[in-house]
Amino acid sequence: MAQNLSDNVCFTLYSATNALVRAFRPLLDAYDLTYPQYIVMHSLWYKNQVSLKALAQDTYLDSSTLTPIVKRLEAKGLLTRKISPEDERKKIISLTEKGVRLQQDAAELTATLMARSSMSLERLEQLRLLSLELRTELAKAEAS
Amino acid sequence: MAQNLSDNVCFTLYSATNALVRAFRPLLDAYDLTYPQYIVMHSLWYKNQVSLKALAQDTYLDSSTLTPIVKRLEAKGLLTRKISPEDERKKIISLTEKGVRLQQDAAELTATLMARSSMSLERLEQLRLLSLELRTELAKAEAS
DNA sequence: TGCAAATAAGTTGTGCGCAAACTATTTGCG
DNA sequence: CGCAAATAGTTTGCGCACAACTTATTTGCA
Repeated sequence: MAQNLSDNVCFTLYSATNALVRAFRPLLDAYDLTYPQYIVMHSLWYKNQVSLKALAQDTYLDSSTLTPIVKRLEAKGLLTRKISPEDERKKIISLTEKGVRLQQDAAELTATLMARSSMSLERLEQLRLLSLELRTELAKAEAS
Repeated sequence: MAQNLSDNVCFTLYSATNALVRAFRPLLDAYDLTYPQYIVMHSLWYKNQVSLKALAQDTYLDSSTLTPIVKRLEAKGLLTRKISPEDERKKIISLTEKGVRLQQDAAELTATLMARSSMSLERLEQLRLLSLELRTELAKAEAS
């Protein structure tokens, strides 16, 4: 017997994430960023001057996904990509002045959006922990 | 002060969903389905012979996303699309024999995957309810 | 009744997300 | 030391996800 879609964890997670990205869009438009681009900027605000590989690990995105995102951010003048002198296979990604400055304006967008959702901080924190647990478990299962 | 990405609900939700779709891929490959295609089949197993519009509402996907997905499922012989005689703007989507038969094999894939995650049913149910709540709240905020 | 507004579905263009394949370095081991 | 294996990043191809726009049909109201 098939169940209603929303009775299914996987589907609710999937559709909630789509709704989230959709809700972010108008907020991010003001900064000319997409949500994945915002994720990359966020990662760099926390830790700057990293290799693409390190950025991939932090964002859980594939390097083949990241390369074009990072190129677009470079085209917008938010970061630079320089070959590492120590290891010429690596590219070091560094925020520009403009990229650093963006943090002041844009870093609090998540808080803005979450406030608008009118969910309590406790429930959002529960959601964060459960998502984190699922991601970790699935990564474990994948490795084996 | 920028925080670590995984301290952020939005990001953990986003990366957990990517991990979920990634984990589904090898399971769904056996049935020649993508995860969004599986969602559409799931919806039809629950309620067959619906318009594209109704399918869009059930899956929370845009009609412009759904049209190509449904066309691919039609090409695989899993469903048909017929113009409604009552309202010629509508297309009625109906499972074929083959599409109905697929349910027996594929309907339990979610359970299979979730079992592999080794999260308790209680925590998965919490995650479902919180995702549902967020999706609902964001949809509300969007409408206003 | 006529016709503007609403509705259903499809098209186009852009940006992911990722598997698979490729190029260019570096590593490490026989 | 030499060279196969590993590693870092890019390219290609496909399928979403969705905004903006288009086409075709139906609705509703002046």
